[in-house]
Amino acid sequence: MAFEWTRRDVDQIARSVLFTNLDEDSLDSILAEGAPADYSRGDLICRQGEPAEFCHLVLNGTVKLSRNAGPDSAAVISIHGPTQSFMEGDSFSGGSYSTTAEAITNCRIARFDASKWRLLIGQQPSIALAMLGSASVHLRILLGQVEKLKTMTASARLADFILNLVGPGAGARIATLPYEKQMIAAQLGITPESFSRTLGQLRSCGVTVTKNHVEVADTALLRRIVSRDEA
Amino acid sequence: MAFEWTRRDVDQIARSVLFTNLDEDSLDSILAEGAPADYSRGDLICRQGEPAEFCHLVLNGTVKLSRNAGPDSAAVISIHGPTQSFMEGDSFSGGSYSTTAEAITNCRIARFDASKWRLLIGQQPSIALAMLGSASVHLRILLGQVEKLKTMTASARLADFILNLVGPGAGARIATLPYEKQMIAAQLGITPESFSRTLGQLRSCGVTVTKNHVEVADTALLRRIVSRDEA
DNA sequence: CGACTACTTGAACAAAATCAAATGGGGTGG
DNA sequence: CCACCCCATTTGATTTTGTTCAAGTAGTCG
Repeated sequence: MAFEWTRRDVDQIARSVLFTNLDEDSLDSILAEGAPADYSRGDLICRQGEPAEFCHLVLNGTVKLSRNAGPDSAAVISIHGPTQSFMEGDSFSGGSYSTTAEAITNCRIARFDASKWRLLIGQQPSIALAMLGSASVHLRILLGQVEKLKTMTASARLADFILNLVGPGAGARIATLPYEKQMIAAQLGITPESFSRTLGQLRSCGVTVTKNHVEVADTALLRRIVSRDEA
Repeated sequence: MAFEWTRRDVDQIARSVLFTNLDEDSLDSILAEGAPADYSRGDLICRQGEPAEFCHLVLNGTVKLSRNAGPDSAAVISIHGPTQSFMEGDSFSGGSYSTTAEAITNCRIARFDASKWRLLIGQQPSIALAMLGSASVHLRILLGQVEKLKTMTASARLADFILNLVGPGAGARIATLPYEKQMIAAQLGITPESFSRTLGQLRSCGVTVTKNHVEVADTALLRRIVSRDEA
């Protein structure tokens, strides 16, 4: 094959939901049919509406999936980091991409040719099962999004986001914002302005943000915001 | 088998995304492992968090999938009619139901035991592929929901809903609201009060609603609302 | 240094939720 | 058959929430 996988690439691929629990042979066939690709921040990896020729997996960096609602507006659907795959569904069904993928940091992506990919699925049932698992994960992510958009206010969604950032622990915690604030705002479905103001409100609940460094005085306070929804 | 499928049942099942394009043998095995069940309006078919013991398919009537955000609030995730399956993903992955299903009209449901169902998937790759197709459909539905929730106002979402109701045709059209208005409101992510008021606004755009009968004077007007978003 | 971009802040506005009170069937029991 | 109750829907007044437009700050990269 023309491309070389690094040891690290293979590790990431093997660790993904899509390819974990896959026997050696299947993994090898997949590696043989794929190739790594590097993108710079801002590059479009693929566009909504184009024929879905590839299934993708993030090896490194961060990718934003968004959807063009109208000529001017776009909705961020999800944001993916290392070991996460995207467009598997689209590439499997053989239609066109249902979202646009953009590199929001420099990143390295594994690409798998859709037609060869489909052949593998047909031949090796374990791959189909892996895809089902992956689809299930994506389904749950979107399920959570819909739920949050329909029931939580902007402040609650932001508090929820921060809680996920700092992890499951209790008490005081710190974390780092994984990407630009406007991107987080878009992900939460609010404007950058609202985001900024809402962060201000959260200051009174023990949340301090300087640059992209987050300090939470007490996770319990944030959890109250998420559920009961107050300033 | 203890249960009898009616001719109509089998038709509906064969017409579903989940079971279409399935060879005779696979379909027979599935029919042998499933059973019909009848529910009255308001019955809970299964609850979020319970072990996912069944995969379901609507034969008749309408089912609401919702998610318990908090102790008091619930978000309607999607609403399913005849030939649509639900909980396939949950029952496949063997975890617990990720949503609660409620009959919002009297309805007849085909239930398939999850464990037997999983065996079939392993044995017959075509079933796995069918499930992938089905997962893909659900994914796209949720994708659309997220997009709409993030970019469209309540009036735009309602206009969009009505447009979907009356179908793709142009000019003047009529339709019937498929279920109670509060349910539609919940599906669109707005309160019943807002729903009522928003319908009022749409009156000025040629939308007349009496009881559950909808008349649209000109679909083009509605389409304008959806995209450009005005009163 | 200067342009560019990300972020913040302010004020006015618009959208939608909330609280509260009608209205209006549809069915049930008398 | 009628009175009554329950529930869905509507309407009104008010408040909350979030957007928009506009301006300003700060950091970054050429």
